[in-house]
Amino acid sequence: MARRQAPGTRERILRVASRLFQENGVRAVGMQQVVEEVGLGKSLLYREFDGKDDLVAAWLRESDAAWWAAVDAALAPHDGDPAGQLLALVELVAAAAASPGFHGCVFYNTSSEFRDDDHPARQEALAHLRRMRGRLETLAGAAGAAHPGALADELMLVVGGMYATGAALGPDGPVRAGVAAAGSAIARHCATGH
Amino acid sequence: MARRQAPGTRERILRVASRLFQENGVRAVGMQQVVEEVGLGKSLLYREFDGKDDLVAAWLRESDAAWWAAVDAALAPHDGDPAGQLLALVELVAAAAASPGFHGCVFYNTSSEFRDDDHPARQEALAHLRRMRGRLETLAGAAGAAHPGALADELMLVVGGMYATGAALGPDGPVRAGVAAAGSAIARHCATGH
DNA sequence: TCAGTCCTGGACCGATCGGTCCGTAACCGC
DNA sequence: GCGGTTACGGACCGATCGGTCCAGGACTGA
Repeated sequence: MARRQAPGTRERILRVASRLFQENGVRAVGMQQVVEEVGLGKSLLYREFDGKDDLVAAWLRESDAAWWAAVDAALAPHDGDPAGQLLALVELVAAAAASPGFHGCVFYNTSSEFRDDDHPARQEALAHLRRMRGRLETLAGAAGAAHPGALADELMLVVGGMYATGAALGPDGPVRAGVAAAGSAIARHCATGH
Repeated sequence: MARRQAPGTRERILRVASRLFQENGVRAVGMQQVVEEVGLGKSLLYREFDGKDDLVAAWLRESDAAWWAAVDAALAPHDGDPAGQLLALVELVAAAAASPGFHGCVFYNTSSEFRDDDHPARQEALAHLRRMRGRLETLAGAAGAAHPGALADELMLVVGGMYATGAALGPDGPVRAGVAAAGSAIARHCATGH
């Protein structure tokens, strides 16, 4: 009948777009640039995705899934030790924020690039950040924090701070203080007695 | 000889540009939109500024100056009490991050929009953030912190976290926990004895 | 009042944006 | 091998980007 559709096209596009968006920001990357670096024509891209907004949203969904997979891997060794898992999660963020070529958390960055609440990219980004806080609160509760929500908020502060300063001030900046600050917060909220 | 140049043109442009950049982000605002909202022609804008990059840099310089003026005003009541000034500075950030229509710290936002280290806007933004950390370290030293740099880093984390989460999660999110976390950090680092 | 000067608004420029569409050729069933 | 079908690359679209430039007129000095 006809030639067969090449497999893995969507994944290839997503991989290239992910790298470009991460390194340069979404608004700074044009669709033309994406297809050129993928080595495909535009029609392929627009068959796989409805438009740039859809591509960006798909990228964020994939990044979200990859993040939680990394979290699961980092938390597994501390199974049964929620306080240790809390610290391991912060350490995972610290490692990301201190890695070479880090340009900020893609979810915070993208939510700041698209301010319209109706924009799908913003919705995906904010949903991820809410999930992040939710996970922290769950772990905080399991760790026996007196006020799980308060501990989760404090850890979100540390995490957000590491992302922001890691991108702006480099890996030798405040990022180094993050894990210690988180440990102090966890200890303070989970102190047994009274 | 000729008609005189209308006074205050530069200031009017900067005020409009400041509002647009703050609300929408820099890349989302076109020069056409700026001149339309100012009600002037493009030639005026390009006589006052060398181009968009220059306009953005000038906006950041003005925002930087305005910020330090606000800091001075907030710290004045606590003259002679560096620890209190540290807390007042954090409270100033918390108030900004919780204010309605807050869309993130313009310096963090702009540094994430322009990743090229040679870009004047990025340079202005990063310079502001370094000044911010420097001010915190100076105050931390005056407050008798055992390790002023460490306290400054921890407070930068709280500040960056409040900016990030204030924009993404709203004023009722982790921002509320920021001042308490900062107070705890200050007390821990400035504990007298041992 | 008139001539001269230069401020001013907006038409205009090439480049690039996100997105559409068509000619070509690769591949299939027969 | 051949005809039909469909995947594909890239030419092309209008809109908008940052930036330039010019015709017109408002103001000044005499």
